[in-house]
Amino acid sequence: MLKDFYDTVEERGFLHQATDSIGIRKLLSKTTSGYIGFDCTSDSLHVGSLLPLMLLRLFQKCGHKPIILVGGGTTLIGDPSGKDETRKILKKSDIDSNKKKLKNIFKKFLSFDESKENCAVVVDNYEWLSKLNLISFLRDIGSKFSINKMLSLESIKQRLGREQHLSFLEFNYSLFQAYDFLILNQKYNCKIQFGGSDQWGNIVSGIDLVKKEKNSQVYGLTAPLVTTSSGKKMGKTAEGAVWIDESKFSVTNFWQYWRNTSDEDVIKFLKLFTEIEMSEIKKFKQFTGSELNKLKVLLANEVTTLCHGLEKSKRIEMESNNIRKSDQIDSEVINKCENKILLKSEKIKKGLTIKQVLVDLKLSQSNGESKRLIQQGAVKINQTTIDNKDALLHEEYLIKHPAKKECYYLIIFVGKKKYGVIELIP
RNA sequence: GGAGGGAUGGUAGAGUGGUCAAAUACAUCAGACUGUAAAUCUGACGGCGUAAGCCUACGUAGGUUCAAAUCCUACUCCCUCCA
Repeated sequence: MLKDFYDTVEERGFLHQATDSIGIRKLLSKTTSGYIGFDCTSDSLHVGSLLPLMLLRLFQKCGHKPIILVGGGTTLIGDPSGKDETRKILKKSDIDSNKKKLKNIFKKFLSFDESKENCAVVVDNYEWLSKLNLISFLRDIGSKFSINKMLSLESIKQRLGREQHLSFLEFNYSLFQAYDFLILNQKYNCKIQFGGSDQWGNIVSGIDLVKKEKNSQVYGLTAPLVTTSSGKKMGKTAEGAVWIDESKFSVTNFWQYWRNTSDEDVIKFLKLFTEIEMSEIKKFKQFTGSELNKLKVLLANEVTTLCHGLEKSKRIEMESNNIRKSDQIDSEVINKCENKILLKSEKIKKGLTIKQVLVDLKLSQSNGESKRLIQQGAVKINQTTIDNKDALLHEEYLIKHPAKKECYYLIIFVGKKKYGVIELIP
């Protein structure tokens, strides 16, 4: 029943480094358990964290038991890996509330059904890290670590090499992460740790520690740091991170984010972020030119469905087709458009400028920006381009709603991708 | 603890008394071309205002001056070297 996890990982592009591929294959031939750590510096995850989640999901689907370690304890310290600057240290109360919210996201990706043997578990390293006693920790664990070796860790080396500040606190991070692995190994018989490629050093430290302490062999596997073809980290837009949490990043924009994937990335992303069979994906390689758009829609649909559900995904796909192509907009689109304001007709009669409406619909940040957009010909109402920056919103723009009687609306566009709906209330 | 260096717009980084809403680059946004891609070209890129103009902004707080990102004082934070 167990599908081969390792092969799939390799084939789909999740593999960056593994400590011992033969050993891991052997380990995975039976049900086992593995973990990934997430810090809780934020109350949501962004698209960058999607990769480890997909990896764990796959792990569970292959019959293994996934453990999510939230870094309630380590977040109090801050991991220096992959960062140039010291991380902010958070308050305990913030960490706790973040932790709760994160759990809700994990539920979308993993099964927590306790009747099954391989149900996912979430553990918090605060549980054991907070109880540590410095002297005994240093004696038991600290003695197993070599400063010489730690100094050669890439994460540390970089910071030192660039003559950047590295506090003793942060320096200890890898000890804690190693200790986590040890504890998880003891408590859950956890045998393998996953992580991003920047976690390699920490993972290896953990493996060493488990070996020294318990004389048992555990493994590590890292996933590549996914960048877009333009070389940026996944999941960042100019406005900030692409969050999975709906309240921080609208589903429409989420869908659009994937829809706008560049040509070179589509196949890669389909492999990593969807569960479309590899046999299918292989066929996609023949797609060229504008055909690739079909794949981008597929990608957007799949990822959005996974993160936000089928219903929303479908709705947004329809919305985007509909709005782009026809004058006759489907009533569903108008009803469910996320970016909509309701207006009374008196308000329009009083004279409402279009630039103000753009701000109200969050299509623009300020009046000044609205003016610029209009001057550059970016603003359209229904099908008409607005060319006067001081133009008022006329009643003539209103279109009769196709389904609802006595209901009028208009759609206002900024550029090709952003839009909002105004609906008249009688 | 001592000595020195630094903090400028989303980032990097010029500017060292008025011509500075602050060069330049990158990022961003829009337009053209296209396929809601990439590349390229064009334009915009603090807020308010139809505009003239006004307001807010160069770490924080004061001061000097007709005038301060620029000079002075104190403070905060960061970095380097020495201990």
